[in-house]
Amino acid sequence: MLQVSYIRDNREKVLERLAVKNFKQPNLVDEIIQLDERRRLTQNQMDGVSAQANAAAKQIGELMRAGKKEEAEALKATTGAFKGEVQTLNEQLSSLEEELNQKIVLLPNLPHISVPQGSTPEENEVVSDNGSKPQLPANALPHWELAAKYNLIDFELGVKITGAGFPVYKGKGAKLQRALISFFLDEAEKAGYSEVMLPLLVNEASGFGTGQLPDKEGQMYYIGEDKLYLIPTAEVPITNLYRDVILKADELPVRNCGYTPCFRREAGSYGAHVRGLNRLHQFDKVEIVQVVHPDSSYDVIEQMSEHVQGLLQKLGLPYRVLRLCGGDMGFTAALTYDMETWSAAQQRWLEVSSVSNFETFQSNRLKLRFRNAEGKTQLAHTLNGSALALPRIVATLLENNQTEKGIKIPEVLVPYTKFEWID
RNA sequence: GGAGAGGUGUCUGAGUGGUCGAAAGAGCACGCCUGGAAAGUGUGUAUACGCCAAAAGUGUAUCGAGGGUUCGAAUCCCUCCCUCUCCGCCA
Repeated sequence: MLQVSYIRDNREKVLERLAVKNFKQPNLVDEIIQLDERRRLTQNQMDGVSAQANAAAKQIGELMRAGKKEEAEALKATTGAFKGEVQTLNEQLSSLEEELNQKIVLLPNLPHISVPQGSTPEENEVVSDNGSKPQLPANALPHWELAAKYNLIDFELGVKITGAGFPVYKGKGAKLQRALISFFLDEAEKAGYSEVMLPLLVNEASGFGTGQLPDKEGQMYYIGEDKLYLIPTAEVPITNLYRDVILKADELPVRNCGYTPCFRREAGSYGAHVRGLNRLHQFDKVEIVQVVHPDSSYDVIEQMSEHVQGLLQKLGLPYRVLRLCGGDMGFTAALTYDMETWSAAQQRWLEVSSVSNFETFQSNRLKLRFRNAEGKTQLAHTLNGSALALPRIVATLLENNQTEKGIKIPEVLVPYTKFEWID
């Protein structure tokens, strides 16, 4: 959520930046500015009347104590008008605030200056392209066939007990999941992130805090009876740990990592691109989150990007880094890097991580502040990234490492899997 | 799920209709004291939104949340949320 005061003071810049995101309703900005003006005017009036009413009430109290009953009664008679006036103004103020709030949550975050203009994934900027694409033999199999061949993942069983998009991992397939989770958590810990284990269901306030609500409720599973949402990512519970918090300056940066399953309804996509592990309703992910001083967030996003790249390098997976263009970026982000691994058997790139700087967009909703050098409260910057999401890592790992004698496990994982081959 | 008790500032905790944004203590910050520290001592110590060019200042709101009664609510009433104790259930 953008700050009203910022919009008020930077109308032109806001419009210019929104255009990079291809925002469709630029007139919303002026509506917000006007609503804000009316809001301030109304509050000013109401405060004035309240001040008079308070002064009168105080005086009545003093008269009562002094025993001057008649004078008190006489004053009482004059205060009736205030009450009605305050009530009217208060109703106006509430409805203005509500209207303002409804509109301001429709504005996406402003993209950083480095974000390229564009509206489709093809217009994302390739920042780096590391690792050579492996040449697989002509009879190389896609991961869903490898998963079946080596009895690692049973998609049909998942359909039976739950539905499509809920795979069952078996044997070495299950162990590989566990190994990757432990490996990612250990690496995050080494990089200074402290681990948290979190609820998988969150309330509405948390969904609002990180920006999933009110916009994207259709993408989350919802338990209506208890008004709880299944988390689409650990970003939601981790970042919301700091909702309504004022941090001391020396508590920054906050670094947390956490493993959780993630649940996404992802309605309405079918075909080869969602085959196998490519797109699931439930998947596992290790997430890294930072809360930082606004001056450092763009350095920190580079660090986080490097951390994620380090994981891919250690796993020996070819990958590239994209800087998302305005149109392909999420609603809440100011800058996003996507990391994609090359799936040799499918001959396409698979997104395995997304690292974003949200600047104050989330912290404004979360009321996540810190006390700055002047001792004043200031919104912190939040960032997060997947480090990493498992399914597509597993997909590329299986595909790229297939050999005639089986699938070779990357060396860094062997201490975790305790086997070197899937065969 | 049933019965009872309770939710006050960073914390403990007073406060049952007016002088209460809120006693007192602790903590924290700064100063004095000290060779240095402790002790002692003094001062300060919530957030948001307005007004003001801004600082200073000042107005309003906030004592779990939302409504109500009243000239006036932390205090009385209603609804909801949460915590604790006991019972029930249970990995």
